[in-house]
Amino acid sequence: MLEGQQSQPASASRHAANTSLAGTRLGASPYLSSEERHALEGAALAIRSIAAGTDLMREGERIDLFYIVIEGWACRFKTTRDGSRQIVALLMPGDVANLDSFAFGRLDYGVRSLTAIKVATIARDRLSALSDQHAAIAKTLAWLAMVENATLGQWALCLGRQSARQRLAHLLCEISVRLSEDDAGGSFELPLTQEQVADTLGLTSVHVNRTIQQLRAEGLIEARGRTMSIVDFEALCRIGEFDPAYLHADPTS
Amino acid sequence: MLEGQQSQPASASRHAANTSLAGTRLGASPYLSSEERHALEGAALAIRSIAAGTDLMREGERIDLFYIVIEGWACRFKTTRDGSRQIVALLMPGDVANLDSFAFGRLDYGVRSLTAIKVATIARDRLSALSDQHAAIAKTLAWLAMVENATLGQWALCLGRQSARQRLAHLLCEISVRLSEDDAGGSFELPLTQEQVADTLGLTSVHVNRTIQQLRAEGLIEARGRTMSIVDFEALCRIGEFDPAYLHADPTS
DNA sequence: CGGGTCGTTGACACATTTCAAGTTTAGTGG
DNA sequence: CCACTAAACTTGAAATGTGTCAACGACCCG
Repeated sequence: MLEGQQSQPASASRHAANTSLAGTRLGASPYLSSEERHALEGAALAIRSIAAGTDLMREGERIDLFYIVIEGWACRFKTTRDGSRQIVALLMPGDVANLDSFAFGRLDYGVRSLTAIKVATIARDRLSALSDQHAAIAKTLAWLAMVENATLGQWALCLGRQSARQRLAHLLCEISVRLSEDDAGGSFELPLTQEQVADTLGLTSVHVNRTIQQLRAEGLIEARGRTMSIVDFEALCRIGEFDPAYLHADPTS
Repeated sequence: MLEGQQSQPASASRHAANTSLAGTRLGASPYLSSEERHALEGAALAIRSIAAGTDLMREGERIDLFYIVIEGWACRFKTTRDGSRQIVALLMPGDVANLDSFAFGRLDYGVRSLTAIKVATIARDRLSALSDQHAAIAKTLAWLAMVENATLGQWALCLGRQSARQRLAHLLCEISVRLSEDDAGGSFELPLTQEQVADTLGLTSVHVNRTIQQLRAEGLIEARGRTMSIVDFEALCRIGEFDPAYLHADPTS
């Protein structure tokens, strides 16, 4: 299981592999010339491995590095005074954990690894400088922020106006699509506990459990251990009113 | 009442006043030199007046203008198949209605005026070209997107994890602060119907009504007609767990 | 004066939460 | 490899916040 792995010592070489941003959203920007892509690569620092369940950043903290998830899952979350948690973003390979550190000094969310992860980092001032020199890099950051916005807007619709069943169906569809750009609907490792799913959907873990079982009973999904199989992707989409357009996965839309 | 006003003929001069972006978020960017600010001003087209309750843009539409609210209120919203609506942003003077038209061809939300409004517009390709020439303009767009993101994240927390009472308190605090940067807590015109408040908070208009009355009975607010008075701002903040930091109203944070 | 939108109220239904107990699973150390 | 432990999942019963339905009143505008 992914959770079991321990973090490797945070040694690693001073210079990251040239290709560390290859599979990344940053690297996938439609705005970048190869020169600019290269400049970004050059700014990336050593890749670090981090154990599951580690707090990478805490709400209110000042952060001077961008973290880019290379492997594994993490999440952004916010908490209320009474301690309940709302996950506001699932960070999967390619995602930037704290994009808005570009604009803000303090984080208004925490970031935690959900599995063991590997992250690349870029110094804040380094990226800031690069975005001054290359408009395309600044445009890329704007684009990334807007993609996040679109996703968050969709989540707001789910949270505000959909039933538990719909939200769960929607989340499973989203994850499935984000994991496998082309052929959604297969089976995949879902490294979220039911409580974390609940924190994503604004529900209780108890209710998530019941809702999962409902979908399971209807033959729409199969869940054994950490493995989630989507049996009837079409039906799930219909239930969750899922339309992948909002993910803006295709940089050329 | 604001709603009553009819839209002036969409005449207006070809060239907007030089200062059309002055009170605007775009104009308030911390990144812009006066030259760049000037370039943006030059790109702004005539200011148009639009009646209350007008759909400016529809979900899925392609838009080649940015709309910037100069006066009045509008909202971004998404709808579910069964017709229920979730407002995902309240657009007040200074806000850009469709920022992500910068990155995406199709809108995944609609925009509707809530009162009679005045908007400035900027051609999409014009802004795109400007952001190619001036990294600071691209940075400004990134910054704007990140501010929207922060707000939406806070809304997600409210929608997912707070009670009706908390959400309402939070919304009133947010509006109060956004309207009067410095001295929040006075009284202001709230041009939202209870149904629109409900669509913002992910509730029913009936329940919003009851919740308002509850706050009213506790002496925290007074609401007569369209006028909303916040009697005990401190208490409202405490109830709604409102901390204005997430609004990032101060460009220098 | 009349019609429509918006606000208000009551009774009731129901989705989701809460609380509390099991059971299973996964990870740890002997 | 097994025993032990903690975390995760499961289940039931009861409480409750919010939704639904339906009616009525107030106000505004034409």
